Amino acid sequence: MAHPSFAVTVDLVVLTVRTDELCVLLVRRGVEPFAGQDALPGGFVRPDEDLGTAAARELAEETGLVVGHLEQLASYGAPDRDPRQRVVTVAHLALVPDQPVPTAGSDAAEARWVPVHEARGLAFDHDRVLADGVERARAKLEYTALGTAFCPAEFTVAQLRRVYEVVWGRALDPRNFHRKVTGTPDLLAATGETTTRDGGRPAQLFRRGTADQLHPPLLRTDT
Amino acid sequence: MAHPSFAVTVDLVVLTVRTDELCVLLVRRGVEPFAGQDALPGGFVRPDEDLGTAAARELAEETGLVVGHLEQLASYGAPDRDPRQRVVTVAHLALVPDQPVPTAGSDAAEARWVPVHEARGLAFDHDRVLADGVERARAKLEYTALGTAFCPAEFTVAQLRRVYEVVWGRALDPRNFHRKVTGTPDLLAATGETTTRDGGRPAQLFRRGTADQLHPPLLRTDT
DNA sequence: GAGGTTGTCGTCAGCACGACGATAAGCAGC
DNA sequence: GCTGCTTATCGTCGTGCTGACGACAACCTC
Repeated sequence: MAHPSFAVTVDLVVLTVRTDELCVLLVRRGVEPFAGQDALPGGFVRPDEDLGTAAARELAEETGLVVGHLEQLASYGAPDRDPRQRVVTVAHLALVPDQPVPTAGSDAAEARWVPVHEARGLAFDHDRVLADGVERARAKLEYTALGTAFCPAEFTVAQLRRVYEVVWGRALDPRNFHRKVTGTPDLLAATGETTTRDGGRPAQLFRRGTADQLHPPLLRTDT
Repeated sequence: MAHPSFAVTVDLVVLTVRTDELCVLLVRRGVEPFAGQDALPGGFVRPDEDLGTAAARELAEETGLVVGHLEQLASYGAPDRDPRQRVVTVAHLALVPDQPVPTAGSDAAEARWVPVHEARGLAFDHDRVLADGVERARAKLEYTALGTAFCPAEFTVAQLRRVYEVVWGRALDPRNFHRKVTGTPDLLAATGETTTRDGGRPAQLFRRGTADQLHPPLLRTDT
């Protein structure tokens, strides 16, 4: 039985929080189609690798970033999404701590961080993929401990709070947030160290704890 | 540029609640590989159709069921998941009200309802796909109004409650559940009609409302 | 030391929830 | 009709989490 033949790619929505903005990693396309336009990083799945493996490989090859969290997002396969041939892409969502994009060894055009609200007019259906990824990230922060994926190995409660504020675009009360995250068992692990960053009282440093679910969730009210 | 060629299929996790059990729709495979074993319904994506379109088409062709809700679940593409060739499947999750499987016109072997806890040893990686689908359904019922997707067009609060009890495997207090669902704006729309089913006081009949999110969610405590 | 900035602890009212009592409205049996 | 049973619906009460906000602690600069 002969079945239609597809090309399968993985595309990556790589998000981070830097300079008080939610940013996505984009690459400039050098070849047709959509040459000169921005696109999400990605590439073809190899004949002998799994989808998740391909996503991790592309992330390492194209960006070299330290990754905080990687999960499958969704698949997109509209018949005309690639003018060359029938392509189904399996989009993945990666949350990474703030870090500069390594310039060396990238096999694509230079990658760079772009605030998500400025990332419009992407190649293929990547506008839609990006929107879905951002939406997924916003939703998951409500009921999981994934905010820590945006933070470095050691971080303060204020850094974690700023992540939530940036992702949700909403100010949070520092005292209530502190009570919530420190009150959830195994969410954070104190290191005993403290940090002074800009003038205030030194803050405790934490690592990620073993808990990955938040019960009850954060941000339940609309206002 | 020549890229590896994949076959792309859609597989369907079709769930319903019947006889106080969460059931999944399975078909008996008639051809190799895995001939004689049970599998999720599904089929190849056609050259000119979208993934969601393919899922809806397969659902209609293979089962003819009335569908309450259909969404993409996840994609699976382990290199050895199909011994014949490289196949990537885009699994979809369908929630449908309780109804018998139409026997006529099915182009696959006869489909039937099987309680999910009895559905083991499926073909391909369908054990995993089914587990992911059930998990997704359980999670989504917490914070969306998707429980109504398991109910017929008109239903009582008790029917909806039984859906939640079966999916979660946990008894719910009828009075608190009633307060919750009737207190959420636009979740249910009263028809004004009542039904007598088995001896008790007649219950009000409702239709699905316009709200699809539950804020705050149900079932927040662990016990 | 004064003033500013940031981190952390406490208090309090409001609201949603779980537990559960009470009433309403049908049916079966006598 | 009345009793008993079943199911639906309304109310009440205590508890726990939340948002708003006051207070204090511990660093900085001047």
